[in-house]
Amino acid sequence: MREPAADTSQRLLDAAEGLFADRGYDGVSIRDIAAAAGVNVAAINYHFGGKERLYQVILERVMTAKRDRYLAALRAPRKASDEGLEDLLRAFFRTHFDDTLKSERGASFIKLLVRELHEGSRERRQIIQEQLAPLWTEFGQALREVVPGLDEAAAAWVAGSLHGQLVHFTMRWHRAPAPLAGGDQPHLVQALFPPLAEDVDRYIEQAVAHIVRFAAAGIRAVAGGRPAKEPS
Amino acid sequence: MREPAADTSQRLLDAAEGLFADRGYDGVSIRDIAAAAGVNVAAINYHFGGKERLYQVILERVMTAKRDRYLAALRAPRKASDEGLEDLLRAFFRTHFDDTLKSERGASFIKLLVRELHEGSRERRQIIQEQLAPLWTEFGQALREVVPGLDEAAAAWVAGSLHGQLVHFTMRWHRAPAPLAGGDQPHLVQALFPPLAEDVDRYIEQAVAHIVRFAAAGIRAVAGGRPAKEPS
DNA sequence: TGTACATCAGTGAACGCGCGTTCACTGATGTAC
DNA sequence: TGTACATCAGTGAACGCGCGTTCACTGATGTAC
Repeated sequence: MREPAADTSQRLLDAAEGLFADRGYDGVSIRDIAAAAGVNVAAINYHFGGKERLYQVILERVMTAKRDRYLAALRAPRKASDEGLEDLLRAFFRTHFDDTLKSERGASFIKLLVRELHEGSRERRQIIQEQLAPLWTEFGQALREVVPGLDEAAAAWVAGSLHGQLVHFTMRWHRAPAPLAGGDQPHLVQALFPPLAEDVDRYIEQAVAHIVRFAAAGIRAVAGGRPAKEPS
Repeated sequence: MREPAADTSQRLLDAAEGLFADRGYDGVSIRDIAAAAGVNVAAINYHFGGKERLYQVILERVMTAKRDRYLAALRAPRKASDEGLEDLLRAFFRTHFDDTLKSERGASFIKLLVRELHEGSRERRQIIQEQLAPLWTEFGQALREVVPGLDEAAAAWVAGSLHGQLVHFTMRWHRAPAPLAGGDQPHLVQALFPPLAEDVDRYIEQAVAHIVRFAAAGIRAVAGGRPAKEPS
């Protein structure tokens, strides 16, 4: 009955990634992981030196993969048009929403990611930001190519504005179809700012359409417009 | 040596609020709380029926206070001007940043709030949203008064865009001046999209200026502009 | 080619700790008659 | 006005559980001579 089976550490990584994505670091015990991987609890310490270390290895593995997907989308040639900005935004946003809403694994992982970004230890945030930084840097450059008046500082603020919106609209969808426990009153459960939903694809369409129009105008204003007046 | 002392449950609430704000729900044990309040551990169960219940009472208490502060700012008369939208945005954003960046307690609590919003139990999110909903509803109305072409659905999407940006720029400041542990390499610690900082007040000025300009243009585009073209 | 030993992946059981909760109790303050 | 009892705020110690980690061990696979 001895399986050939991928080696233990690989099985641990795969099993743990799914569990961590679904339930978060604290929501998963090493006994859960060991059981899911079909190995002994002690194997986690043997191969990775502890739960935290295993988690960080997974975090890094997932982040580099994510970064590569996004960079590929950024670098894909876009047809030249007089709406270069809109096209760039659309390509980027669509990649993000597809990645975080349509893929099962990606959907689970984005929640974990947002949490780590907001309140993870410095070590964990470091891992995430090392992957995110080049991604947003490259996006900022693409942005500046396509809207000439945008200086570097402004591009950084714009990146912040975009990131904030992406996170919000992603999490808004994830919050919406919460599994109804028995005896619940679904009409009481009101997600934040109900941009309505129907199915994922329509939601993504709406979100992308809104955010492209909103952000394109915002970016052009930040790039070219006169500074907003301060109150007297 | 018997103090007159506020009654136990009040002391528990006050002590627990600070601890929860600083370290989160899981980061605080009921022994910590009892010690900080100077009472017996069993008092938490006696007065509140458990740790979770105590937490929810605090969450509700803080949220209603927050909602009231924001509503007051929204309702404060703004001088009539041809920049009604900008004025409205500025008043709202400034209130938010003052509340979450300048006040010690508010600064701690916003982290906890963001976490609960993203991954709290349904019960906890319910508490938060019951306070946030009227706030954003009223903001949406004010918005629509000041920019006539904006329909209700668009206003909801705009609210999402604004909320996302507020959260991002708030958390970005909180992440920045992370306490340096001994032996750390500060230059490695790079916060997300470094809109630079200096002191809180300057950061707030910059953030408000950016987001007002960016959002005002975005809102006007969403309200009046032609729909963005879909890719062929 | 054979033997002795070292290394390595992996195991099963136990350890120790911190946690939220519970239990039996105390002393002070109502309340009924 | 006095007495018996009930209620209440609050306590100290113990309980039971789940957790991550550690320990002593096994069996298979190199490696040296």
